Amino acid sequence: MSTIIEVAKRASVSIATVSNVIRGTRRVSPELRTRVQNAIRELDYYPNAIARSLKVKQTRMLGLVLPDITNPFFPGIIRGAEDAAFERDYFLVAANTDDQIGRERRIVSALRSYRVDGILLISALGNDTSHIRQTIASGVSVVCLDRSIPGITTDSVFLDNVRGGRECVRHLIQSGHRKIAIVTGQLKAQNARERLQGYTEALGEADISPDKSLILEGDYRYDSGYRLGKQLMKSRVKATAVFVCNGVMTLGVLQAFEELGIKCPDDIAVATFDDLTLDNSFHSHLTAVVQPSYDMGARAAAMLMDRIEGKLAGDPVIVRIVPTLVIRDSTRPQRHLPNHRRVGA
Amino acid sequence: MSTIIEVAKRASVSIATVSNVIRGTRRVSPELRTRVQNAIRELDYYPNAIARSLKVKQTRMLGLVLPDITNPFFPGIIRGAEDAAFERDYFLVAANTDDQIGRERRIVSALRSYRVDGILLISALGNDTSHIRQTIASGVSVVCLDRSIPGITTDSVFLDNVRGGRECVRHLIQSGHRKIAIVTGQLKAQNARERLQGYTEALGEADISPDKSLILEGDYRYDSGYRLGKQLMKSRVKATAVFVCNGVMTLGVLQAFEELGIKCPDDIAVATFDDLTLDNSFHSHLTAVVQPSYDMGARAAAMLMDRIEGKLAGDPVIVRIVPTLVIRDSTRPQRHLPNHRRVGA
DNA sequence: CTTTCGGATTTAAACCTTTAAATCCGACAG
DNA sequence: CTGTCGGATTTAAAGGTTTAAATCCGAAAG
Repeated sequence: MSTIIEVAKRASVSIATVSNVIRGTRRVSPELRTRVQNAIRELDYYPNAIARSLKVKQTRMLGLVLPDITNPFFPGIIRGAEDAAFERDYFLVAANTDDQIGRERRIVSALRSYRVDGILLISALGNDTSHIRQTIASGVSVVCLDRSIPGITTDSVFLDNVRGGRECVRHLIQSGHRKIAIVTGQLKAQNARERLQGYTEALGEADISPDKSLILEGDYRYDSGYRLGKQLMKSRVKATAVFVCNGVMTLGVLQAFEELGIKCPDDIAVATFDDLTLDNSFHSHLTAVVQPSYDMGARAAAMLMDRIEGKLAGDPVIVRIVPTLVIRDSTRPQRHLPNHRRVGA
Repeated sequence: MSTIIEVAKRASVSIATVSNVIRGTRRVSPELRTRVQNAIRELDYYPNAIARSLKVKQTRMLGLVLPDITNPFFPGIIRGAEDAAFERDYFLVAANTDDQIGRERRIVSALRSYRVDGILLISALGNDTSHIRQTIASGVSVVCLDRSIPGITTDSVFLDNVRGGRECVRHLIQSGHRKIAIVTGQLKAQNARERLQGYTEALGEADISPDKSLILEGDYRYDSGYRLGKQLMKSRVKATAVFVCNGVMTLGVLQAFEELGIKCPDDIAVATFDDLTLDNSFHSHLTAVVQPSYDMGARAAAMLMDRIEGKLAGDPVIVRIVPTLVIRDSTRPQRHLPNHRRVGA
């Protein structure tokens, strides 16, 4: 792999001149310019970004730390972030934590060694946040995405979870439900607590007193949805609707229902967080609080790059994204419910 | 951000000694070792991987070039690759091409500048492969994954597509179908041609002469599935089964069927490539040729790292992964078919 | 007491750029 | 003809590591 020096030799100019034609830093006469360009082509020369980074102290790489790319909620986010980055000539270095704080530490420390210009962080849940605190303190820009980190204030892009939960449950109530169950994520995660809060608020507005046995704490994973779906149907208290706080758990719940021979929405209405939809079509029967994941990713990446480049200065900015409630068949009014009314989609 | 020099000063040792304790390159006396370790901790020092890479000429970064992370087939692959990489202390730099050769060129050239140690390539389809050829020629290890590149032989991990297609169509035939349609990917893609070949072979075995009007060329995207699904049902020739060559197109086909009021499997049997299943449960009714995507990713990454580290030398190795046919409800024998028999799952 | 040996430690060059500062050179003014 | 000016080009230092080679030092051998 050839170097700038070889290019310079072949073009009979100085290294500096080569650098100048590559980066356009200074004018160079047309003839030297073409000599250099020819040499570059002939040698199949690719500027060494490593050497450059060492000198200019920036890598144009962004770290992306996320729980698990295999969870269908994340690819959209990633894609949004990547497109935003690519457009501004940054690259993404991604790694999965599986929500294990230990892995997160290891990944973050590797990213710091790599000297990424900034980090996009969908944090693993956990109390030990010292590595993040230190990273920020050391001057690396960090933007939190989707999940907040207890005790840390930094640029962030979150969904308005309270609102999402509230609107969804309001809709269920308007459809005539009063026994509404909720399957939450781990309540140590703030977004899980917020969705629950939305649920509680909506019930409060309708003077429905919350029933402890209808609040089921899962962990955002398939298995917990499955387990809690079964549990729910075996409970004494009969729910007529269930609000599941993320997509994969909903799949679990639906599977449980199917095995029990329970039909949605006739036996029970189901609403979910996250859209399982591909191209807005399949699963088109599920009422969902839809998060604009692509936009969230793009927005967060843009913020990060702005911060890195100094286009954004001053106090941390926290952006709250508003979700959309998409009403579909799975909450279609059930005939046997008392005061149901039609709700426009 | 402190440097090895500051650490050395604080510990009153030479730079070399610091380097030696960090990397364990040479023995250093216990006392110096602890002095150095303390200094590192006190200064919150992270070795500069950039500087190191410059010197040692390796970055421990792997490029991952893929069409679109948003296509549910890919996250599994990526995760497999990433886990394999992480385990051996490599990181992944990923970028989406959207199957545009122009983007692919740009990405590959950026990766070459970054001096990634190797590239995992799920190539965009296109005739212009010069950038790949050059990259390989320049000594960068490249492993092709899932898709071959016309005219280029390099380490690769592919699915045995012919076999997948053949077994799937055999199964349809055994279930009593003779009018079997196929929805393929772009036939300029080799894997699409191979799947079609499997289809043709299976028909041949059963002395069924292929009917041109039952071969529908799509492009592996949702819309084409939807369009061809409609087209299929409006065609004069009535198919009793359809084999769709990838997951997202199947979703399109199913959507088309739903809109036309056509029931699967009673009106038409459906088999698909790729599993849309999340945790082996949802969509559990679709008969599918399942690709072990995680393993494919892991295998390819391992090969790449072996090649980089010289553990694998000599001619390019091509691995063919065997898919599994999972038989489910969507191809359950239809009562009105003549010679159907039960097929064990 | 002087050598010799070997392990621990240090020195210094190299990796490939960028960029401030120095140099060069031709044109123009005096 | 000399001096000045300004733009084009070159020189050389710096960036943070690794590592071969050099040095140091104490112990063992003579």
